[in-house]
Amino acid sequence: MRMSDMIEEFIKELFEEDDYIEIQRNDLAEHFNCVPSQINYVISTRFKPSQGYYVESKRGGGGHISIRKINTTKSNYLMHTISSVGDRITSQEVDIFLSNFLSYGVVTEKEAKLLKVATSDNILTVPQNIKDELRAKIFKNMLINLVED
Amino acid sequence: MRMSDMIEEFIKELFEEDDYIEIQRNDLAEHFNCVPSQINYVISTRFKPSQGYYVESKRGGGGHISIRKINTTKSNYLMHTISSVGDRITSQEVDIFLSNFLSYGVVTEKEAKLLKVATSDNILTVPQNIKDELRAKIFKNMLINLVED
DNA sequence: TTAATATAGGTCAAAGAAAGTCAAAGTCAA
DNA sequence: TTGACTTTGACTTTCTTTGACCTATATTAA
Repeated sequence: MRMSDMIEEFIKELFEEDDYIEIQRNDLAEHFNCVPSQINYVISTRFKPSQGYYVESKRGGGGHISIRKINTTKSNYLMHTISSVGDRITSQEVDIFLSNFLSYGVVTEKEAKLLKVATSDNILTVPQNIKDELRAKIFKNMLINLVED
Repeated sequence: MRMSDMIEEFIKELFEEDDYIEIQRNDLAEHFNCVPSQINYVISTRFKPSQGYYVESKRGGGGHISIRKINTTKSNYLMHTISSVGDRITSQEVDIFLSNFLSYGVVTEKEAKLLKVATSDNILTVPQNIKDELRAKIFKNMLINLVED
């Protein structure tokens, strides 16, 4: 197993206690018997904002690196979408949402497929006037279930 | 016997333990005394998705190639379900299917949730007489999309 | 109250470690 | 003897590790 992976794992274990942790770069490096900048490498590749972490640090005596686990942007993104969808939505609009979801990595390919199928025009064999309404309901409720806690 | 066939056989033996394996390209090449790219050849010709395998890899230090064997019985199970569902299905029947799916591990928790929500009674706000019909359509079509190729 | 020193952490690029690509050359059966 | 499949190797891309040098903050001596 890679050094980086072990360090990553170690840090992630710290989050089991709390979603805010503080580490000492040099101590950690010593603990893993690596150069201090290795820690920076791990943090910059594994604890990016896009991965739901917010990092700060302080130099000098008593310095440290603090990492906060952000209430995953993924959930926020989905929640935001849910509240932005009104009472009705067209199949085309769903497609746009889905392609955004995929490019932001908030859903998997499979989940996107499921969302698409369950809201697709030719599956929803109901009168035109209620189709978009039904679609909105299904879509939003499915999204709610994709939001992680 | 061809080199490629021997390598293929070797890899397939690894799957007797588990349906997820990780190999080191260079090590394997050395073991078979061939060039590393030979391994790529074997993987790309013998472990294609269409043959039921899913391949990922990572470069750099500690890099590796991982192969997951897709459980075809899983697909069969889903296909069987799809064809056994008639033109209409109740919410209760869906629940039974879902709990079976989960206990056989053919869908993930998340997927099961999506299936349930998309076919749930209070989301499908359409007249009773077409509700079960619509549900069957949605359900079957979603399942089709869970079948892996 | 400065100035010097000690204590942290940050940056960046080079070296190292794997894996990927692609096309040329080889093999072999129809 | 041609066409499909295999083998080989030079070159590329990606990810990780390491170390030299830089910057910020705290503490202590003058």
